[in-house]
Amino acid sequence: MALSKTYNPSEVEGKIYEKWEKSGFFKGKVNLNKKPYSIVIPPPNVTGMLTMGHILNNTIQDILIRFHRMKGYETCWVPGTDHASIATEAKVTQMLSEQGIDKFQIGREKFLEHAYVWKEKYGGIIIKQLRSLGTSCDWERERFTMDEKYYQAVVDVFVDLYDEGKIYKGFRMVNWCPVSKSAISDEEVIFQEVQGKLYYLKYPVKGSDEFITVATTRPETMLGDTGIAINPDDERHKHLIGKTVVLPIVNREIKIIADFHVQAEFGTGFVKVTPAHDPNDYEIGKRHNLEFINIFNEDATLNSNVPEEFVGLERYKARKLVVKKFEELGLLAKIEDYTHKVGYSERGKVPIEPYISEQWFMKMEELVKPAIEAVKNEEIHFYPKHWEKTYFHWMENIKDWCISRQLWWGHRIPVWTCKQTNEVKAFKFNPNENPETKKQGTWEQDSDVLDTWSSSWLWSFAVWETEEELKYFHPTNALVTGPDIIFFWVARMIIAAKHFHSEIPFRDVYFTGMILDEQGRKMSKSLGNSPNPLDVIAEYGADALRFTITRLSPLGQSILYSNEKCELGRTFANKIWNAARFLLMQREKFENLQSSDFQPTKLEDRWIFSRLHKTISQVENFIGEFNFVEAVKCCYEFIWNDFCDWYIEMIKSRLYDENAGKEALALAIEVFDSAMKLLHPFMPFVTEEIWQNIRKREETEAIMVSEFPVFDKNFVSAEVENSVETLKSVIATIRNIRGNYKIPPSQAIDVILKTNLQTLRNNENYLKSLAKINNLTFVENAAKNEHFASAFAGNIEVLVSLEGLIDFEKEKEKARQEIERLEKQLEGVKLKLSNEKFISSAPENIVENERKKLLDWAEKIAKLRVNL
RNA sequence: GGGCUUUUAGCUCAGUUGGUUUAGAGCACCUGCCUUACAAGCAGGGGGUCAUUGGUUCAAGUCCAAUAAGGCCCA
Repeated sequence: MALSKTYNPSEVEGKIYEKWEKSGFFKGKVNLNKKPYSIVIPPPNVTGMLTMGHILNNTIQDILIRFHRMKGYETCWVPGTDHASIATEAKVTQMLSEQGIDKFQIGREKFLEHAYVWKEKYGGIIIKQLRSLGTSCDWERERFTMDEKYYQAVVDVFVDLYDEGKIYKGFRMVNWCPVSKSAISDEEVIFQEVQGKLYYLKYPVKGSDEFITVATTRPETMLGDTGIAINPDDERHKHLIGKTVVLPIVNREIKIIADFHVQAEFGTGFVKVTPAHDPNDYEIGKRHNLEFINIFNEDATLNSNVPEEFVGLERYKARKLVVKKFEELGLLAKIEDYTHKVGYSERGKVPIEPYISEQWFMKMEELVKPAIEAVKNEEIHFYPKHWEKTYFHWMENIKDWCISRQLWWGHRIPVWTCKQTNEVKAFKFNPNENPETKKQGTWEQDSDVLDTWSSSWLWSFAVWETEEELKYFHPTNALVTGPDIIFFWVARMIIAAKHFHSEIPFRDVYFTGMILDEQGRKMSKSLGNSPNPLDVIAEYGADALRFTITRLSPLGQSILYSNEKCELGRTFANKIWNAARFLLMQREKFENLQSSDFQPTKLEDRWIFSRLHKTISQVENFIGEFNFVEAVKCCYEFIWNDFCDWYIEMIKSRLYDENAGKEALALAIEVFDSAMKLLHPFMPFVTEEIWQNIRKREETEAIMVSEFPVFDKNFVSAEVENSVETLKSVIATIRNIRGNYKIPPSQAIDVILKTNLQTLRNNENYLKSLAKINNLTFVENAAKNEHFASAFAGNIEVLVSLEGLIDFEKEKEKARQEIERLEKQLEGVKLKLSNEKFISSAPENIVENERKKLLDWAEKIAKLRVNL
């Protein structure tokens, strides 16, 4: 079969993926004869599109899954999406409003109908996109957090926790997103630095002509002020404690109180207290029994608790008006530029509003304990390990979790109130459809839905089909995700699995780095610096992208990515392709080629087998350590440097001989076959395509379900590797001289080697072919004359006859410089060896090595002197 | 303010428990090659006071301390 000169991934990838999927290779099922290896995908938002982050994340998962599948594990990788309550609701709401439909007018039921239609139509695109990356998920298991079964699991868990007393409802200050008009959790608030202003407002003290000045970034909240606080130790203002000020514009009298929370040194020393709209002020307000005046509506416009002219204003318009009023009243002391952090709603992209409302909370204090323990006692390992500290810090300072959202898309809170009896109860079923509960009356369900994360925290165990499967595949083996969701998801999954199953959800957690653009900036839509992975795959191929991203992502560090870097992977795929092409072209010359007929006995064969088995062991170890960069580097170096650059070149002369050729080619194919398997988890497509062609295969065979190469230490030989290293270094030295004197590769040269090394004498055929030597002579001693260029490979002097090309003085000068350099180094070694403490405390082999240096260098200096 | 993390070649990064002649790789750069698998290639080459300072040690890119600069997270 004729292969094209360059590798064309688009011709190969789709066809191969289809074959894999048809063959059922992705399926995982309970098989008690095999050890299980399972991964659950971090479910992307059902609304989401594939990003480079997903590429990184899923490439690593696929490497783990493919590797373990080839190692003989029963693998199962469960894909799926989460319903992304806020994001999806926002999208559907927007879509409806574009059609002129108002969500509140059509009501909950109708809205959900639209939402489901939308989800069926546009949702889960990302899951389809993932296939083009070559991911070997068990697609038949695709899960969605609102699947009927999963929904029920979420409800069941809620009811159990509710009955345990771990869930309660209460009025609290929460982070309010005025866009989604819902509470969000602390973790969904993103703090961003903004260039704001610090406004200094003057409030008149009642019964005096004194003013106090407060500094605030949010002047509009003064409409809800109910107190002024100072530090009780603040000598300057102590006399004012207990007095009142008259709140301008509003004309409300508010008290000056003392609270330790206030820092006397900061600002003016006075702090305005708005208990209903600031978390700190909320605490102060509670401590001092201040009035809580809510001045905002759900959309952060001002409500009727403020003076007439402000009612209905949007918060930033209100700010302007407040400032204007203060200015008119002569109460605006000054405005300063001020850089500070503002909490933004992760979904709504607007500043959140601290807002008091009735919400559902989960008591976390007890729940986290087993989860902390699981990481402390190393049941669960984090890679990199340092994330444990972040985990512990969050877990040990955990606050109750606000789990209710004022939305419709999601799991509706299963707490019901009986209209007749006012009884409040959580049900795992609809009490209006149950004969027992129906008797009591009509039940009305709570209108809120649950936080998305309080459904996806069950992911590790709620995705399995049967109890048997759960038992077999759970705990899962590895979780691969970004550290940005360590609290949202990783920690909570550990809590959930521990609490509901007394089991860890996974054994290893691999935190990927973040993908940044080439300038180290986060990828974002607004910057337009986030490439579409599908375009990258179309241009470079999925293998190239996978290879590149793996090669660029050291554990836990961010990756500076650009599409051009995929050339790294593309050239590698092409290199492999051409090596395969070469082997296939050679194979046409031989009939009935059977690799099993041959064992490696010749030096280069023994060498490549030694290198292969070393590589097998390294790749396996590195994958075991989650060190994918090193694993993929080993494959790359073995294939490119050892196999292509040296081995193929070494066997070329044999390949042209009908008898010797068969052996060489059979062994080369054998090695290449194994190399393809080694690389398969990283670059699945090109390796499959080559593997299918390099030997005769049965219809049912595929590299992805073949056995991973087995390390055999009997093939590893240091002696063989050293011999080849010596050969390589002599060849490199000769090539170096060629380079220096610009001798074209086509021109044969005469070479004298001053050595009696048997290895070199035995293998002079390689020297001759790889360095293009005409006459090769071995001598032990011979002074070089002015027609020779000289260089050293280690301590072996290489003389190349270059009559008429040599500048003898220049050669001499080079030798003198080399002698000088060596003598300097020799000094250092001598000093070391004359140091008593070094001799006595350094390990034997290190001292030995220094002695060897001494001898080697002295010898080399002597040889160089001869040439002067 | 607290925590984590990074600083090695022009760029992006390796460099295990301190010890192997001259600290490695890819990209970029320079030179020579269309050598029959591969120009997405081959061969060769230049380029680094390992952020700074101090300490421990026979020995420090590696360990410790401080400093500086960048990044991330939390408050």
